[in-house]
Amino acid sequence: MASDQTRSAILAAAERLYADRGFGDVTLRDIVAEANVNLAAVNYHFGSKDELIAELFVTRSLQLNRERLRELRAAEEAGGGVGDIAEILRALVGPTLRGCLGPDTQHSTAARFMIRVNIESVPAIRRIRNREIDHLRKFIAAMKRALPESSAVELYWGLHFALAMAQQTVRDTERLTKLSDGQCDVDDVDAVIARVVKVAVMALTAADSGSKVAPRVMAREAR
Amino acid sequence: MASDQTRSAILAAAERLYADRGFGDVTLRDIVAEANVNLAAVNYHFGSKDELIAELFVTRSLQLNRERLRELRAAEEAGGGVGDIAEILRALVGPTLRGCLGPDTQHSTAARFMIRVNIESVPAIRRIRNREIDHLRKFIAAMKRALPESSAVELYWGLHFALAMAQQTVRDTERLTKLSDGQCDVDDVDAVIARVVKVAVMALTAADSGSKVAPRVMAREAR
DNA sequence: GATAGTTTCATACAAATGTTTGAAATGCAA
DNA sequence: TTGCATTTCAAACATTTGTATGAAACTATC
Repeated sequence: MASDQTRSAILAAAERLYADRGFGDVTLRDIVAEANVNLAAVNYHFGSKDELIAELFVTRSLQLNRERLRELRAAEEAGGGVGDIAEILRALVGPTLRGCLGPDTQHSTAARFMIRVNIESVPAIRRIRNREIDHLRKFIAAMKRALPESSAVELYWGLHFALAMAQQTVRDTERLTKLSDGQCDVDDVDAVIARVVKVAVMALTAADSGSKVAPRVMAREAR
Repeated sequence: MASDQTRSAILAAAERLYADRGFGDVTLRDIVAEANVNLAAVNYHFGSKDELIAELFVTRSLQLNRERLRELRAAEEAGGGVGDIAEILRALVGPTLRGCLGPDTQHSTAARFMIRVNIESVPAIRRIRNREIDHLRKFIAAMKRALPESSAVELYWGLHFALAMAQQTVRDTERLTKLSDGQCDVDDVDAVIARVVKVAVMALTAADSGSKVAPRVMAREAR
């Protein structure tokens, strides 16, 4: 049989199980049982468990980054080289939120897997995540073009906060829903995206209006 | 010897090791070696490994919540029952950021432990975290008093975003620092707090100015 | 100072886990 | 078919892990 068949059966089974039960308590034996292949197949095809996880994450990660850049390019082309800041931020957080939120999330294994990645945090993935920085620099550059007056520091913080709001919404959907007794509709993905983008834009545009942040230095002793 | 001595030696050693190396690869044998006690002591005093972790987390968590509520009360008393929204949010995110950021963080075991809790995510802790909701409701109530015009939904989102920015800053300090080549000074805790609070306040006050969020429904197909 | 309760200790247990091995099976080219 | 490389398989390996046990040491009370 084509060796690819076993390989992709493992990948699919692993992603499904990780998505459902998290990285913590899914063993290789669980995976091979789900995939109907031999236990040794994982090490034969991937080398180790960590490399299997890494391949899963890298695949989905590249998909996400590709989509982000596609939307970023579209935003900048629409503006003739300089994108609207809201559209740039939408390109940054949109794919994540669209992928991980919404009512159809239950049906997409890839989405549930990426949510797991955001909730849990296994070393094998943390290592790879650091490469994401180069990717983010492209957004910083685009933001710089959109807001040439803004200082670099403000742009960094703006991007940081935008990602923070998006990722936390993915990670803590449950808490927000419980806290608000379901009043915060996380399934209306477009509304959530608009919300995050709006706040991020405010953070960026309010900052460059010269009003330096004024730290309250009331010297509250911490303990 | 007083049994408390062994108990607290275990707690201290465990917190130190978890803070330094994460929950993933610290075993009971590591802990008892560090604490200079017998292996069986952990199960004798705590019942199980998970209960040890839980006790560590609960202790620090209660400390954090106490501090938050203390500052919340101070904020509301200063305003004669109704606190300034910025001060309320500062009471929410201040303790977290002050505890987990700053140059002295390297020296505080408790701080590094709480950072770990934010970065990794072990089931024993996730279970407990859900109780945090009742605590957050007190902040929602205070925010409601400060901004009586705002709808509940806006308040929930505002609190959610405030926590998002604070926690992500704790969690991803390294990424922000690397991305900005050190230009974003995360060690200036007061400035970071001011930044987070400022954005959160903007998110809250801009929302209740009638401008409903306008979702872009350009029906981009997701795949 | 004997007794009862608590704490410590060395050691064993039992189960789970990722990985390796060497042979069998399979696919493919000459 | 023959030969060679790839792939599959069952079984074993080697640790590592949290937990349990029962005896010994210790503490405090009468």
